[in-house]
Amino acid sequence: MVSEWSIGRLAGEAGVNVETIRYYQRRGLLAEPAKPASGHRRYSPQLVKHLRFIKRAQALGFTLDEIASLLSLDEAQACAETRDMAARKLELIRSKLADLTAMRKALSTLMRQCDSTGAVGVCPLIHALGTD
Amino acid sequence: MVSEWSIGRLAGEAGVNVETIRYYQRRGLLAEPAKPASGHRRYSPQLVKHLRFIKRAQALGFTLDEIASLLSLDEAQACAETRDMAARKLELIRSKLADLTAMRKALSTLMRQCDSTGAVGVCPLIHALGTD
DNA sequence: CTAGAGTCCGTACTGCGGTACGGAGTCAAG
DNA sequence: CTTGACTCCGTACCGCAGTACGGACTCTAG
Repeated sequence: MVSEWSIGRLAGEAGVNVETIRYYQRRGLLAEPAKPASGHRRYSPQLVKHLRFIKRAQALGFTLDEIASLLSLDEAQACAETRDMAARKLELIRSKLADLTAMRKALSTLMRQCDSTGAVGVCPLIHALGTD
Repeated sequence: MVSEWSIGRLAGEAGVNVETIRYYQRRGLLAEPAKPASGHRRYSPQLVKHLRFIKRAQALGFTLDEIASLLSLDEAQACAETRDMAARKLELIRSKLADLTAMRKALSTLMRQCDSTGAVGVCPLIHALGTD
């Protein structure tokens, strides 16, 4: 009922593992509250937002290192640089999309070859991978 | 000048690292030629094709374990099962494409918000990640 | 014949993002 | 006041696909 949570509570509310929180602290993504002489640390409910921020940024394709930068850019109020990071990430996503699209095309072409030949013995799909 | 190559030559011709070949042998993706009593193994130039097969399959998104299956399906002449594997992989690729597309959309929306506000202080991009 | 390049082999390390483990200490409900 | 759950902390391990390392050996060109 206190306004400060245990690490387990925070983890539960944020939907992450306790170990993940400790890991983020080690990585410098999350401040570690001072430890009360002898006892357990208490966490502000605010930190749930912080954790969700991390999770959303991850969902957008940022690595934890990048998210750490993002967070420090936020503190430094450096919007332009943040935008640059986002732009670079967007380019990366676009290029991954291109790669995957090529993969999809190649694979579905191979499968169509597979379907069109009533192949006995030699699989056209395997064959196509083996020659070229 | 012999028709059998050293591991280094094979690696060079196939464009992979010597260590990669040894790694594939350990993984069972590549047969290891018998070792001549005391001396260095010799490799058939044919194996270049084998390595290229592996590399092409990787480029299509197959893991090394899956490629091992692919290879054994080839030997077993099991075209239908190969086609099934390809179909499953294709589905996976499609779903990754959907994820990436969503990421691209979300990120470019955020960037547009960033551009439209002459933001001073609070970065709309960071802000959008932090709330919601 | 000899120097230097290449091979052999086992093991350890890389990056990424965590998860698991184990022993000791601490907190809270009954 | 006890007991069981939780926390603390360091370290080890996961998957994936390799790469790196190091000592001993062997091959080959000059």
